[in-house]
Order: sequence, then C-alpha cells, then structure tokens
Amino acid sequence: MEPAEVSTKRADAVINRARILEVSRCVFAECGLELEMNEVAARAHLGVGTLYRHFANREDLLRAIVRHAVEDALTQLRSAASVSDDPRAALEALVAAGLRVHQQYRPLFAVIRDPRLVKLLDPSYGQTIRTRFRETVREVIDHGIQVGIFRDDLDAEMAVVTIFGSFTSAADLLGTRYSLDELAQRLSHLLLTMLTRKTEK
Amino acid sequence: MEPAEVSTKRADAVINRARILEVSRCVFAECGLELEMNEVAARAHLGVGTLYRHFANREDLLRAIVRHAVEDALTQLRSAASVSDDPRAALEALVAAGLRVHQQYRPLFAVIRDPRLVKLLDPSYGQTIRTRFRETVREVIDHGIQVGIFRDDLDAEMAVVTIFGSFTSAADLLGTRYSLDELAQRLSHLLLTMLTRKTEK
Amino acid sequence: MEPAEVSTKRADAVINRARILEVSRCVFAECGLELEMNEVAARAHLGVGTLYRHFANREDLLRAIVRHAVEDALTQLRSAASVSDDPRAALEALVAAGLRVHQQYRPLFAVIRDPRLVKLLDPSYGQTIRTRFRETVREVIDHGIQVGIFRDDLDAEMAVVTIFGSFTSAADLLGTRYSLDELAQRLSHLLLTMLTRKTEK
Amino acid sequence: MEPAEVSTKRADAVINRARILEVSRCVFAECGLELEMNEVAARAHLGVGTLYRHFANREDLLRAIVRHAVEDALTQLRSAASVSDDPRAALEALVAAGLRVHQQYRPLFAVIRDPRLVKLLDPSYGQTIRTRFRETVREVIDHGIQVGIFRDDLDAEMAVVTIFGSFTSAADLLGTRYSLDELAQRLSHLLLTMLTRKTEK
DNA sequence: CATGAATGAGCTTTCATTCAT
DNA sequence: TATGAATGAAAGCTCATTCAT
Repeated sequence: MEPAEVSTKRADAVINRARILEVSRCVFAECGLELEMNEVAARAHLGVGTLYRHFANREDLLRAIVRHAVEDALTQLRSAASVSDDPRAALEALVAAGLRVHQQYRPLFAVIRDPRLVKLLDPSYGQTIRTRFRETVREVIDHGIQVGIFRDDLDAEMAVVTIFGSFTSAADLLGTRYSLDELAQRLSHLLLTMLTRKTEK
Repeated sequence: MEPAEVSTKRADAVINRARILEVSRCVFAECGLELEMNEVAARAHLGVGTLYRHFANREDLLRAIVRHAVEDALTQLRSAASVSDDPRAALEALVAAGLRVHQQYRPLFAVIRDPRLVKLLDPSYGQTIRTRFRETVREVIDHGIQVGIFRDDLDAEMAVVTIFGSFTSAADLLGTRYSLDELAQRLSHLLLTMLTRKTEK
Repeated sequence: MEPAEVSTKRADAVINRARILEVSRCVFAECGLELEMNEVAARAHLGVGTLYRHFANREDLLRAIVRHAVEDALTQLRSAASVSDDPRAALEALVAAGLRVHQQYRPLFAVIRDPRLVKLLDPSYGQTIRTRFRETVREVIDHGIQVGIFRDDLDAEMAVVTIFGSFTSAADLLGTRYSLDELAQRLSHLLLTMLTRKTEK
Repeated sequence: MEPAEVSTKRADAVINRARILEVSRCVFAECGLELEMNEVAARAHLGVGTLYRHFANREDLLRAIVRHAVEDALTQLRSAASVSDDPRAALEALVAAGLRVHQQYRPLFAVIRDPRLVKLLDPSYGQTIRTRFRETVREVIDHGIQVGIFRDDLDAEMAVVTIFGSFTSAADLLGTRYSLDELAQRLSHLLLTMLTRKTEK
C-alpha cells in the first residue's frame, strides 16, 4: 500500500529516470567518457533540463553508469562463482561470465583506468572494487586448492590476477576471431589444464 | 648551395618534429586523449602554427604518439623474448619487459580501447598490432613446448593471450601493493609453474 | 454555503499571498535581483505553480517586493517626521528613521538604480516616489524655517536632497565603523549645526 | 625605440584590448552587472574567444571596468579638489566634479553596493576606495576649517560623508528636473552656506 | 616560413515558465 | 486547484584550427 502511495505523480519521473540511465549506457557504449548531455537528452526524448533534474551534473551521471555496471558485473561474477561446488565447474562458469561481462561492459572496461574516470570516483572506491572483483575468483581458486583439485604449489593471489587478466585479454586479442563460446571453452580448458597437475597416466 | 640549404631546413624540421613528438608524449602521459594542441606547442617552445606544419591536425599527432609507443613497446618485448634460448629465462625476461612496458605506457594502455582512440586508428592497424604483440609471446611458448620445457597439452594461442593479460592485470590489480620487481618475480614464477608439469620424479 | 466557500478560498489565497511576499522579502534580502522563483516557492512550502497563481511572473513579484518596501519606508519616514512639532526633534527622528530604513532595506537600496530594476518599474513610478520621499523631509525643513529654527537663507529643495543623501552615504561610508545609533547621533548633530546659525548671543 | 619594438605583431591585439574595454563600458552602462560576453564580443566585432584571450572570464572583465571607472573618478575628484587654494572654489569644483563623475559612471554607482559586485572585488579594495574617496573631500574641508573659512564646530568626518551623499542624491532625486550645471550651482551654494556661519551684518 | 591572435562551433549548466497529473 | 516534473532558450567558457602579420 505504502510504496504504491509514493508513486502517484512520480510514475513518469521514475520511468524517465530509468530511460535516462538506459539511454546513457548506450551513449556511453558509443562515446565513452565523451558522453554528451545533449545527446543523452535527445535520445531519451527529454529536455536537457530533465536530465539535470535527475543527475546534478555530467559527472554524477557518469558515476551512476559506472556504479551500475560495476554492481551488475560483480553480481554476475559472484553468481557464476557459486554455480557449483565443483571448482572445475565453478571456474568454467566464471570464465564464461567473465567473458560475457567483459563483452557487455566493454566500453567501461576500455576506460576504467582513464585518469578522467579515476578522478570521478572516490579514490577508495577503486581499491574496494578491485578487491571485490579479485575475491570472486579467489574463492574458487582457494576452494579448488583446498579440496585438492587445483595444484597447491601456486601463488593464489597471482593466479587470480592472471585469470582475471585472461578475460580481458582473450576478449581483446581474440574476440574478433572466435565466438564468445569458443573462447570460453578454450580458455576454461587452458586454465583448468594449468591449474591442475598433468594427469599422470 | 641549394642542396645545402634544403638539408639545413630539413634538419631543422626533423629536429622540430622530434621535439614535438617528445613533448607530446609527455603531455599525453599527463593528459591522455585530453592532450591539447596549445599545450604541446607551448611546451615545445613553438607556435601552434608550427605544430600544424608538422601534424595536419590533432588526430594525426595522436596517431603518431600511439604508433611510436606501439613500436617501442614491440621492440622492447621482442628483445626480451630473444634474450636467451632458455624458454624459462626468455619468459622471465618477457614478464619483466611486459610489466615495465605497461608501466611506461600506462596512460596509453589506459585508453587503448577507448572508442575515441579506436576511431582514430585504421581498423586493420589494430588487428595487425594485436597479432604482432601476440607473436612476441608466441615464439617463446612454441619454442618452450618444442624443446620439452613447457607442457605440450596446452592451447598455445590461448596461453599467449593469458600471459599477455596477466601483465596488465598484475600491474592493475596489484600494482599499488607490490613493487614492479616483486610482481615480475612472482608472476614469472607462477607462469613457469603453470606452464611446466610438476617437476616431481 | 457558496459565499462561505468563496471566502474560505479567498482567505487561503490571501494568506498564501502574504506568505509568498514575506518569504520573497527574505530571499530578496539575501539574493537581491538574483531572487529565484524555485527558491521562493520552496521556502514558502508551495509549488512553483502556486507561486505563478499569485504573481504572473518573476517581474511581477519583484515589483510587489519593491512596492511594499517603498510603502513601508515612506510610512516609517512620515511617522518619524511627524513625531514632534519641534523641527529639531523631528529632524533627529527623521535621521534615525532614515538610517534604520536604509539598513532594513539595504539590499533594495543597493540595486534601486540598477538598470534591470529600473526597467521593471513604470518610469513615472520612479518620479512619484522620489517626490514622495523628498516631501517627508521637505515638510520638516519648511516648518523649521517658518518657525525660525532653521536658517532662512537655505535652498530648501537642495537641503532636502542633501539630507536624504546623507542617510545613504553615512550608512555606506561609515556603517562598518560606527553603530547605527552613533551615526544617527552624529549625523543629526551635524545637520542641526549646519541648518541653524551659530547660536551665539 | 624600445616600446615601439614591443608592438610588432601586438598592434592589433593592443587595439582590440582597448576596443573591448571601450565597448564593455558601453555595455555595462546599459546592462550593469548583467553584461554579457557574447554581446561585448559582437559589439566589438570580435569572436568570444578573443574576449577570453584578453580577460580570463566575465568577472575579470567586470573588475577591469570597475577599476578603470574608480581610478578615473578618483583622478577627476582629486584634480577638482586641488584646483584652487581657496576652499570655497575647491568645494565648488568638487561639487561640479562629483556630479559630473556621478553622471558619467551612473551605472557603476547604481550597483556599487550590489552583493554580486562586492563579491567580485577584493574585500579590502572596497574599504580602500571608500577611504580614498572620502579623502578627496576631507582635504578641502579640513583646509577650509584651518584657514577659518568653514565653521570649526563641525564634525568633519560626518560633513564629508554628507557632502558625498549629496552628489548622488542631487543627481538622483533632482537630476531629471534640473541641468547638471544648475544642480552644481545650487548644491555648491547650499553647502557653502551651511559650511560657513551666517555672514552677520 | 614561423607565429600566436582571432575565431566560433559546441559543450555544460541554469532557471523562468508551462502543463499534465 | 495545487503541484512539481519537464522544458529549452540562453549564458559562460574551451580549444582545434585558421590566417594576417
């Protein structure tokens, strides 16, 4: 009852805000940090003033886009990591999710280290999300080592970082030559091979 | 007389061009794609007009900066890859070089996939350099497998990509917590561990 | 029923109008001509729409503020001027009132000749209030001369203007160094000294 | 010779800067603090960019206008004050100059206390010029009292302020009814009458 | 030929006013 | 009728590029 009350007149406003964010993500995908307020407004069929009613300024809007993407990416990775108790299956899911997320948010990852973007975000925010991203992979690796599936002679922290880098790198260096599924398949296989000892005959 | 004059002029021009490029790289390091023509000109102690004699427009200058960086990075990686016939030593050198290059051209790598930059470059150019970068690592891997040092059950192409990604990822996710040397040490060790079968027996 | 309803509505409207004017005066005191409709509405706990029901536009509201201030200032000056039959006492009261009014409506007096404000007001209105302001002082001067307290060799019209100017000028040039009471005291004394011949003999 | 050297290419720039200032003063006269950069540029037949080459921003330009006006006004008042050793003549000159200056810089005096303008200027600047303005009149008064021409029973500081206020007030309240010369004549006469004792038969 | 003053399109942001709810 | 979300014209400022000197 109560939440329904809150809407009344806000219905359009809520819809508009959603549309702005949606459009913004598209524009961001094309223009990156160059995103222009006029363009977002035009594509959302809204006046610029409306944009500024929902986001105090351009930076605020960019921050909202980044935050949304980061949260969504983390959610996808976490849910993939916990898809199975079997470290092998979990890693496979993680790789697939990693490639998918990377593809989905390519424009964001393309500028994630751009000084202009870094300046936009709380300095601690960067550290926090880096840690949170690492943790999604870390869990799987640690568990795999514990249960004896993955080699125990690995520098886990470094392994996590390497796996993470492989998502970006695979998508980036081979993304134009193979499908996402193929890449996921082959990358999973490679990582599993390297993370496990050679299965001695 | 005439040829002498011409060569004098050319000498000046060449020197100026070199200075512009050098200054541009510094400015790019600080500002990234936000690099401003006026600033480059001022720091090179030249009028903007002179800048435009050497580079028809801003995009041209950016392209030149990128090309230079790419060539230099490739050179460094290639020379590291051929530092030794021992695949292990070569990989170690490659990792060190990879991290170093990444550090050196951090601002460039930060925006290398930025839509604005991509639009600037010939689409085929991107493919070409991706291939060339991959090849630097590929050689070492293939050779290591051939001589039986690296596992032969690996998808070499994927391994290359993974190794490549680990440079960026290590610098990015752990660069604030460990020194470049430490990272190189640990990353080399991890990669060698994963690329070779367990040495037991 | 109907008349009651109408009067209820009118009562509301009257109250609202009063509140708007009151709030507007506060906002004007802070922002001067920079007064913003949204701010007035917000501080009056009304929607902007309601504001526009009472004042067709921003200029109307500003005009109302000015008119109110002018009427109030005139009232205060007039009542001071008629505080006593003794021209000396009347002048003292007038000086005190003049300084007080100036202080009270400082932001208004600060922009009373601003082209933006002048454009807002009927040109004849300016003439009218100038005359009315002059008259408040004029009465006192004329009476003082008549009854032989003030010198009879004065250009009364000019004296009025000089006295008037002294209010603004004293508040403006010395207002930061002396209290209002001190200023009133000294200004009254000066003016009385100058308006009367030396009292010797 | 040397100053000639400095020009070379600057000739137009110097001319342009002068034109900008000149035009700005006109625009300021019409619009006050509402002065618009586009309008100044257009009226100076220059691009906005050129404006911004000479004045970093709108506030800078406004400051330049104010400073120029203040310096000029002070110069005029000072030169009037020292036109003669006879305090009477000096006061007459001062009154004439005061009214003339007021007329000339009416738009500036109209907003001299506007919070927006105050914010623009160094807080100490306001105090400094107030003092410097007062001093122009003060000298004349003090000298007149010393040499026994002006009454010695006056609060000189207050008298100065009153005289100053009379300029503004006369121009403002009577400026539309009498000529500047008439006002100067009558105001001088009034002030001299009030500053001197009645010439006893 | 080098220079740097001039240019102006284009971007962000504000705010009086309107009008659907 | 009251509301406040939406509007968009308009203002300040930037910077790649041009061109007179």
